[in-house]
Amino acid sequence: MKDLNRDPALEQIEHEVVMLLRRADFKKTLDGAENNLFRSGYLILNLLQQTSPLAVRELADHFQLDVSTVSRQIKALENRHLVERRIGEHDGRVNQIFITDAGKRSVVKLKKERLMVYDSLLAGWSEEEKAVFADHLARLNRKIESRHRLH
Amino acid sequence: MKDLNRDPALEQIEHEVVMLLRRADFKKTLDGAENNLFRSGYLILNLLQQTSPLAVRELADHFQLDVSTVSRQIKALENRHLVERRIGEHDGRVNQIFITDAGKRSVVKLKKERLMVYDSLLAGWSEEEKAVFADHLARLNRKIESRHRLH
DNA sequence: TATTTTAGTTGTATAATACAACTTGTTTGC
DNA sequence: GCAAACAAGTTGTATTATACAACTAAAATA
Repeated sequence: MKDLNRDPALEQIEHEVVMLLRRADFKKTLDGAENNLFRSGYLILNLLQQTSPLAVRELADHFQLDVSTVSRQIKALENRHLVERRIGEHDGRVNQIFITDAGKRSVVKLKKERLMVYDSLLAGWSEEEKAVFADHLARLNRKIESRHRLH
Repeated sequence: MKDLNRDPALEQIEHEVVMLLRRADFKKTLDGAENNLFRSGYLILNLLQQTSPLAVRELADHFQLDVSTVSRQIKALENRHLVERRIGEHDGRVNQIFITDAGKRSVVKLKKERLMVYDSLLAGWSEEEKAVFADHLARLNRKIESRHRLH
């Protein structure tokens, strides 16, 4: 086996990723100042804006989350009238989740805010650099997702 | 103002970062399978391994966390005998936090495990790509940190 | 039809975090 | 030199995100 302690880039990636992850809990910095939608809700609405309706199960599969987690997140969005649910016509167990107009407006607004934050965080980066970074992040995420899929 | 919706790289970065952040709560994938040390404890021990002792306040400043947060994290590490605290000699308010030998062994072991995870996640990446990615992550993190510093 | 499978909810637990209230020391200012 | 102000930490409380287990209800299957 290769000596992992002799790969400074790898070490730095490990360190920087864990530091970045820590920011996840740090709402004010990365989630936008005045938003009233959190990470989970944002991601769900974002997906529902593209494809709606989706069942709770489908959302959970898409994000590789436990159904119970998504169930609660949907409940929170529903309480705020950002999504609606209807019982599946052909299957009474299924809850079809629809994004509401208010939900669409919310997600558009929040996305705009978030893009402004990122634009300012990445001020000074060339388009080339941003494209490369986006690609690297995507590669890492897809790999993490594929690992997760194998339990 | 530039039209942010016309910058696909920026949009992708925004999306991939939020997706990656979500993994933060997903311990099994990124924190290593059999570890018994979580993100917060790992980062603290890692720092203490380099410079020890540090006061609770100093740790909080370093990580830009609330002192109460660090106080609890230290308590957890102390319960597991990975750190020790001594009252400051010149200032009875200060708690000097020392990493123990067990703490050092733990962090070395966990770091090795984590590097193996990252090595496998980044299998197929060239050294050049890893170096560029590390640099990009570091730039983003430093920028996030500097924003945070301005409250 | 009886059994099994599937969709979703609810109970419980954990990790990480912030803010506010509090205690205990240390400085400072008169 | 003492009272007031300040600083370091801890503890109480709340929030977000999550998983796993136990449960209910509906559908599929045998």
